[in-house]
Amino acid sequence: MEGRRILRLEQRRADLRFPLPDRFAERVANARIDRLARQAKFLTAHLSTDEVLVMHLGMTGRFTISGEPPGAFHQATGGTIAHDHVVFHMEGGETVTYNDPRRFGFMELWPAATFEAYPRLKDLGPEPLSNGFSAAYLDTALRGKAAPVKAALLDQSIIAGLGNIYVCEALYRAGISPKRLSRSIPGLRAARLAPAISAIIAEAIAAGGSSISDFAGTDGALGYFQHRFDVYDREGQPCKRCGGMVQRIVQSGRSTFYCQSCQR
DNA sequence: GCTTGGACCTGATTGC
DNA sequence: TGCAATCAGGTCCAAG
Repeated sequence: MEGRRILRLEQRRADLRFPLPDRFAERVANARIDRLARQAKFLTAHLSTDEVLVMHLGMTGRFTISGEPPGAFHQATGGTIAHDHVVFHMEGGETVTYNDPRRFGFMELWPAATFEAYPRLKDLGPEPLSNGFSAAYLDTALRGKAAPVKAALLDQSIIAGLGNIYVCEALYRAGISPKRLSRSIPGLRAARLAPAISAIIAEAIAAGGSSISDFAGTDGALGYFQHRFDVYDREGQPCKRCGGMVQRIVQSGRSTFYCQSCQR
């Protein structure tokens, strides 16, 4: 999409999680995508119209690409056409389709001139693979916090881009209990946790992501990281490290999987 | 100010 | 077999 024009946008419903932008199709028609980027879990397309199109997949959103010649790209299997909500008809003939059964994703347009003030991105913490993220940063960010470390790691203003699965896996890798209070992490535990977080993310990206039920690449290929989960979705199964049993608990409404024996 | 829990919505799975 | 209840990867907001 980068460097190409959106010839036409087809909007098939008024809203996703939030209402789609006013006059959406009109505002992006013939706009060139000057830069396509990602910040945390947000996708950003800087348009030649001096607006930024911000896109989020929520939990079940996906983009699929189809075009000519057939076979260059193909529609991912499993996506129901009924949930194809937005279709970008691109210069060159390809179509890029946003499909999202649960409609937890969203798209918004924001003026490029004030994009630094865009509310959903302005308070994000550093990304796990960026220079701004380190054990020293975790020390500072978690110091004095009362919330369990599991909740803190899901907080995008502390670290950007971690979701429930990777938080569970990173805490397991570091041998830290998800119930431990954040304020007890600074020091040696932060020194273990920071590299564990970075490693989990790097490995998941290298494996093509995690396919629980919905995830797939733009060509429909599934990710493989789920085959490497050490604790996530392994309730009742033996811990791969110590042989103890993997437990499932609920913390702030989300499932947490961990080993009570070797995560302290 | 920080933390938690509910809401958003549909589909797959589980249990009766 | 069919139906109802439950749960799911994220984010925001109100309430405590």
